[in-house]
Amino acid sequence: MNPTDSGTVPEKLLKPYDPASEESRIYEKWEKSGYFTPENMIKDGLTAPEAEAFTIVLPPPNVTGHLHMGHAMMLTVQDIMIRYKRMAGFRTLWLPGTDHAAIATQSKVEKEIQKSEGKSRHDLGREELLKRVEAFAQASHDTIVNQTKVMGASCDWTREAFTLDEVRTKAVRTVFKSMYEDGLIYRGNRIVNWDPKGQTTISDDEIVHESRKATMYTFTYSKDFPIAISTTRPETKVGDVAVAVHPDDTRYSEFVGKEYDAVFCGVPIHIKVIADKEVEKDFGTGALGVTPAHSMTDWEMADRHDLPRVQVINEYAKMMVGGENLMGKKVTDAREAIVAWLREEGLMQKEEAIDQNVSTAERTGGIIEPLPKLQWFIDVNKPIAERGGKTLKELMREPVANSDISIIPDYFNKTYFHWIDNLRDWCISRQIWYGHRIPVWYKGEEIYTGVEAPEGNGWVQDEDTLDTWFSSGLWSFSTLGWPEQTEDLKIYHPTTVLETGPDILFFWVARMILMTQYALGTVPFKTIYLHGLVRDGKGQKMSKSLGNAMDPLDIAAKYGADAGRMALIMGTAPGTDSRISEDKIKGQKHFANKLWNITRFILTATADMPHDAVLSEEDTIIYEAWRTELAGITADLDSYRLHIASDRLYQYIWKTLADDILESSKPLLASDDALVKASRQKLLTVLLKETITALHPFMPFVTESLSELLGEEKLLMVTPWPTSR
RNA sequence: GCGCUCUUAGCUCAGUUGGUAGAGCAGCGCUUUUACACAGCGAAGGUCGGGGGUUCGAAUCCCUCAGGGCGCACCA
Repeated sequence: MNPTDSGTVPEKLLKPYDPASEESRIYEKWEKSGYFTPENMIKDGLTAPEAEAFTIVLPPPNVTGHLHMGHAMMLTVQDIMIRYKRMAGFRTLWLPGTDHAAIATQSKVEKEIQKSEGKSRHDLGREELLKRVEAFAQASHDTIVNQTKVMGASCDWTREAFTLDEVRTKAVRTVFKSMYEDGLIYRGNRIVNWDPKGQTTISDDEIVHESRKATMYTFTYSKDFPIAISTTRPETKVGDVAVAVHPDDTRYSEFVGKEYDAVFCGVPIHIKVIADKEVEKDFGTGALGVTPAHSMTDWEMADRHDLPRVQVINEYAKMMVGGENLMGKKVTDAREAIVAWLREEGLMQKEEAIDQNVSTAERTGGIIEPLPKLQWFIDVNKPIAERGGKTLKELMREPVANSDISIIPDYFNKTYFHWIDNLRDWCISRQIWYGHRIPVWYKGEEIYTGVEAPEGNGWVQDEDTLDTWFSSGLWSFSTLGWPEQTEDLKIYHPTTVLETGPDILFFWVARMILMTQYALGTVPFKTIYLHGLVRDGKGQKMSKSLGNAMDPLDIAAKYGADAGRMALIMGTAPGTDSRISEDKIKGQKHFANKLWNITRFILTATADMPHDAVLSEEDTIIYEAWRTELAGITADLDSYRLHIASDRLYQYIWKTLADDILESSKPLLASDDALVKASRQKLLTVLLKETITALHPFMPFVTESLSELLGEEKLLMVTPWPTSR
């Protein structure tokens, strides 16, 4: 036997595997089949009509550019789950879409316009800016969809959704109206996180704490004032209304309740000494200057002690009180002016360098200025009658606590609870233009909220837009057509798995639980699978600025999407960060080639296999060993241990099948005993077929190509999973 | 400060419920009349971060120490 010149082997197989020439053709074939749509599977008898649903709604990538390796990880994990379940007979839906990502997208476009045209959003105006942002979003969307297809993702494109399209807008407005009527959404003048750079409020979760060097100043307001206070922000002290000490602090107890007038750097202030248990005796002087308008803690303290709230800093982080030395100055300049004044007056007692955490805005990097503003909030502590008197906080906590939702890996439960327990009301209004406009209209004293604009003249819609996570929070059900009671909603909701990164556990996952529990009274999904961060070969975070970012498109072009997928998934446990290097991907390209050569060998060796070939006793043992391994792999897949399942397949195919079975087959195939030879031919044929079938969810392209070369007419993608026969 | 997590072969990491350790890559030796050099065969390499405990038995469970990573946080 000389396999290389056998006429039975397709030309293509005689050369090394070339993913570039196969992958796009294969994807088109899948897409054309229509089988990404579960209803088509049922129509053609490939899925039973009564089959259990398996649903994943794709975490919608932001339309801010293109996909990176983190997205590639997400797509790989989900596609493996989806392809496996589709083959295993489930009514499998993977619903794709994109996110308008309000603030991220707008600030990106604003930056580009500023750079290329030197214009701000206010120069362009709301309408023109929105036009530009929408054009950018469309282009991004197209790039993203293309990249997703290159990765092999078997999404049902007929159901594609966008967080800002018509159906989703209706869902957003419906939920808003309902929450407003339930008193869960309220408009209030409260202290918020103001980003002076982005000129908008942001939520607590959009704050990033940065460690900086700062100076802690210790001083008194005036010569007559009896208590010294410490602060890193002397400029806010012109807005002080009280000094708070701990109730048990005997050093100051004689002053509690007394009130003082002072002129602080030219600004008259009135200070009341109060006792509050939030004050730490051991910090600084043990006395805290209370600035209700510019500190979250102090705002709450003002609630407790009925203190006035004097705003002294405006939206541009500039002073709004004082004489020439302060009025209109930036806060940093005002700080210097006040420090100078304190020294001059001999009021300064101590200046020491400290490390301090500064709150900055995640998107713009602006230093957060806490300000009192009239904004929209979601009340997380108000009992909801229709939900058994439970609060949103409770509705978010319960399903995870009682395992209606399980998180993989499960130690994230603790992180989740920790976040919920510290949760405050969610500020949902933003002063940006791109996004869902708040569905509230005003006319004089009248206020209207609804899905459609009110009838009649004189109504003016709220200028603000909603936090982008408000619409993302509805994603599990808005994508299925809610608020209409659609068939899709009945069949596919609650969805089965939510697969995403732990970085958006609070931003998004928790909000989805909140919104779904509120609007539908169910969980949005049963399992949360969290993947880790994809780092480069040296363990650094991939980023454009570091120049170490990999483009999934480049990887696919160079090594094949299959190789990229396997490299991402093999050995990467859920929740843990992974490192990916070109070497690792190259290794998987070699694996694809290995499959190619295994197939060449087997095709050639079995060309003259008799139709009535049966497995000998010895070969049955080998086959049963594979079936045992396959059962283990199937169990791993069912428990979402994809990293183990892929590793086992890799090992079985390369070590057991190629190195052991193929090698030991060579003498048997040359045997004079026709039964021995036929048995071995049968064994090889069956093992090849079943291993590439089992590998298909992981490496869909090369396995589908090989299936073609084996003469299969049916798509491997819709071939039943080998254990289900 | 509170919480979570990690520390396993030179490097990167697996290791489902406790049963005395595995892979990939790198490296070493050999192999080029071979399905595949994008390969094969072989050898080598770890007291599973330190210490203590529970157990017949611990990489795995508990305590503690050391060092990384992450999350949360109103230390003014």
